[in-house]
Amino acid sequence: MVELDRADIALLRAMQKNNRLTSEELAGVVHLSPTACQRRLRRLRSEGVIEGDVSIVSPKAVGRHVTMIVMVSLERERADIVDRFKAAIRNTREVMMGFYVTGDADFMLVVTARDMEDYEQFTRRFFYENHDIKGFKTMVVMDRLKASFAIPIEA
Amino acid sequence: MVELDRADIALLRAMQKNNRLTSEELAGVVHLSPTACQRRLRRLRSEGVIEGDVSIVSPKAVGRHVTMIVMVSLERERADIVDRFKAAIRNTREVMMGFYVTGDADFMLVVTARDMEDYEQFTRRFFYENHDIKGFKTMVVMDRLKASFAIPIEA
DNA sequence: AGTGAAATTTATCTAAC
DNA sequence: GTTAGATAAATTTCACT
Repeated sequence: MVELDRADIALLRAMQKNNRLTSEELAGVVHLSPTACQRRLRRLRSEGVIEGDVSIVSPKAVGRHVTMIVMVSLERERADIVDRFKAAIRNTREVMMGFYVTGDADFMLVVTARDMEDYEQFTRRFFYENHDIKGFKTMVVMDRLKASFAIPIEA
Repeated sequence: MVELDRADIALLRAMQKNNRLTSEELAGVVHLSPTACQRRLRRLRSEGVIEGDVSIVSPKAVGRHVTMIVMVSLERERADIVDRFKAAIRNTREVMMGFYVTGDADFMLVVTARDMEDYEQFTRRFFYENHDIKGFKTMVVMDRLKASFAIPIEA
């Protein structure tokens, strides 16, 4: 774990909300010079504290009108089966997020689809044709309250 | 829904991966001039197709070593109770994501914590002291496979 | 070490077409 | 939609604490 001082934390907090701020704007927030802000950001990126910088696209605006939470159980929790399913997740664009978990299910997926029919087709392709899968349970997302990757950062 | 042509889609795809590309780099990707790329991005932002631009911070790098998926059931699914819980989600930094869902549970949360003890304390504060909550089920995340907001964007 | 100021390089914005 | 010039920002250099 990397050492982070107050300025780093202030920078990360700001950049998690909006990474298009100029270094001058950032300087105002963290009370350092623009140059210092840029240097710190470069360091944070090279050290992997900042993993990436992305635009957040509205699913609805690009025609993905439904989002599902899917809990998936595998037939057996054998390493090769788990790895195969992980690969399937990575290669499937409809799966926006995938978590390998302990507990009632083996995987939690967030899946987007154009509509319900589209989701139906997806389940046929992705679940029913996969013999490693014991079962899955779908929950329809009615409201996305937080879908940011904002992580609480403390001093 | 906004009309998007091939260039818009190419722009969105690129910006979902990396929004720090210069307009010249983008121009190379979408085969337009840098100015055209900037104009399109400005439009996509003003129309809300691009909801925001953020840095992705590594949870581990900032000391959040554990991630949990929590399925929450409310005592009653009454509008005011649901709204109150939505507000609680929004105001709670540990909750990285929150979805209001249909099905077995009422909410699905992604929660980060420094460690298990920290998560314990969180559950006490957030769940046990809240009388609107019937129950919750925690799944420990062993592997984050996809935790991006990359949405499949099609022509 | 890490900081800040000024000069340089680079990118973005504002036209004009 | 493009190209070119003006504006603004990021980067580098360097002196300082």
